[in-house]
Amino acid sequence: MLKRTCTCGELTRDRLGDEVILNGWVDGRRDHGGLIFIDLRDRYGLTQVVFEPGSPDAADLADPLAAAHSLRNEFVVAVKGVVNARLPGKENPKLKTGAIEVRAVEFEILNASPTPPFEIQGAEANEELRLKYRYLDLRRPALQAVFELRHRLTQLMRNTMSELGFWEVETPILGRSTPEGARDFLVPSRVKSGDFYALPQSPQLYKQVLMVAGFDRYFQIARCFRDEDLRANRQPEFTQLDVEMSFVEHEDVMSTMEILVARLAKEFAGETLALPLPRIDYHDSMERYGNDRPDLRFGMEIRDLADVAAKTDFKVFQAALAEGKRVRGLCAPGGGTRYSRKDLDGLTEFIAGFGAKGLVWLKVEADACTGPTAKFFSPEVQAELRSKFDANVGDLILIVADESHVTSQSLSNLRLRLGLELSLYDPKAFRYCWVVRFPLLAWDAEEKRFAAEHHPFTMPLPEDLHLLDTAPSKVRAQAYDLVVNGEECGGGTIRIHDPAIQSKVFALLGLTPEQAEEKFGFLLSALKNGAPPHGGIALGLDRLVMLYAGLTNIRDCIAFPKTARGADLMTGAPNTVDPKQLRELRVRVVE
RNA sequence: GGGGAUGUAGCUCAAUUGGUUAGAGCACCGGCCUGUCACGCCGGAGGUUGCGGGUUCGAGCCCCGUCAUCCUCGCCA
Repeated sequence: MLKRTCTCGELTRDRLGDEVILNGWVDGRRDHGGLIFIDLRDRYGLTQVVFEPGSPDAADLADPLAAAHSLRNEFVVAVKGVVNARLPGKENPKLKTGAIEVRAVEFEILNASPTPPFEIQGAEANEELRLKYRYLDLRRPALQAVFELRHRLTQLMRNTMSELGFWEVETPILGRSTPEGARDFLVPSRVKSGDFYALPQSPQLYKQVLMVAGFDRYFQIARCFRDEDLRANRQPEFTQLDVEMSFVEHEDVMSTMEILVARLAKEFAGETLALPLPRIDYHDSMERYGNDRPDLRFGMEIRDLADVAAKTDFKVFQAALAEGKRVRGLCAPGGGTRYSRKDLDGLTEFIAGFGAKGLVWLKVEADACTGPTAKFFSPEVQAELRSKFDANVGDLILIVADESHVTSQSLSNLRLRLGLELSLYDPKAFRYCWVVRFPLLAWDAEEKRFAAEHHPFTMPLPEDLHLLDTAPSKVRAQAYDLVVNGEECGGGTIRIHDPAIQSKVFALLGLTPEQAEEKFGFLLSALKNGAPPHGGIALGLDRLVMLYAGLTNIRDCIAFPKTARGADLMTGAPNTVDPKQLRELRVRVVE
């Protein structure tokens, strides 16, 4: 074959007169009858090739037009030719190689291709088709740019961690199923039939063992598996930068990771971060933003309105307060003029999806607030409400009265929707923060016991240790989440290395010492054998790529992603297997 | 498991209240064209309206079921 001497993205006027060979895909053909242009594409760019009979360069090509005429989009070809300057005024400023063209001397079709099911050059294509023909989809320059970014981001992580003294260590993919957390993907053992491996939800326990082993600083670009339902930002297998450090407290982990985050911000957002990044208490985040992953690109914070509500004649508010529920709201700048009655009905319906039974709205107008319930608010109460939000004429005050978690859920989602609809932020901006001091435990009403908010080895805050015995639900953890633009991009904790504290936590989780031993025996044993104080974090690599690439969907930054039902449309996985395979594994499919 | 949206030509979409032979742009095929780069011009081919049933004189449109994709609640230590 004619092997390439250069790529389709590199030729400029510096190479005029050179004979070169290009390899690539036909990106387009412009057939003028007596003169044919072919755009040749590879990962590096696009180069125009000209087939012109009678040109002195084409002397060796018997019938250049017939040759070029037979080419179709996505054919793989090799072209030998001479680098020529384009005719004056015919340069294409949109291309890196737009000043030159290659006059074909010789060419070879390396592979033909049928008409693609969608246009590689076009922007639009049904995602189902794109996933089925992923090799064509991934040929598109926009997708290739994402994967170049992903590569650079991964390299920056590796290099930074290495530079900071971390060792990259691989941990098993076939591991042990452990309770708590997400549903495991299970792999049947053939040798020990009836038993199963589990794919790691994260390398959590292994990395703690590495700390006991004295590795001191560990990282891994780790694949993790969780058998839970998918979302726009969630895949059943995903990649984390997994990190663990010895002899540290939570501030050490955060400040170390901030070095990396600052480099990411510099490289991929062109921004110099002010360190340390803001820390927000979990409790504050829930109060002000209604969730534990605040989007700090805009304000419009949620306010508690219990005191104002108490002064209204509105029975819904009075009843809610009497029942110990909460009244909270937010003020959308310009929302009063922007939203019609019908839009507001839409917002009410929107929050109904989060369990809210109603939405009280008040448009702030020059002399008074208006709305169906405005009559319950005296002028004094209206004034108090306006001042609480620093509301201006044209704003929209939205209030929800309900159980605390319902007000949080509905208002946080309302806030995000309004922020987008009212263009309250620059979609290209990045805002980072740490959410800290999470509760250690969450009450599981169904199971009537506490469940670990993060995982069962999370260390309480020192000042809350005494509450383990008296008020476990009030104990806060040495846990921290990295949040970027309202997206949870990482989370970690300091681990318990004191057996006494660990026993107490297990007891709160409803685990007897025997059960704990059975489920986590290897880790407990390791922790007893000279475990250093340690802690770590994992960053969601896919999500970071998604954010920096400006994507709203995690599938677009994973080479071979799965659909919402966990299917790989290209390979057809998951699929049925040969009964012989099942027999070997002693696995039977139950109808 | 629940809720919502979508499914019409290879692709992206249209098709009035249920009413003639289901259209357009792009792509594709053929012809013409020596400076295009979203080439242009002329012509052509291309449809199980996701699938199955039903209502109706008549269904792309209405009803029931089903499948797939997307968003979402639950779930995701």
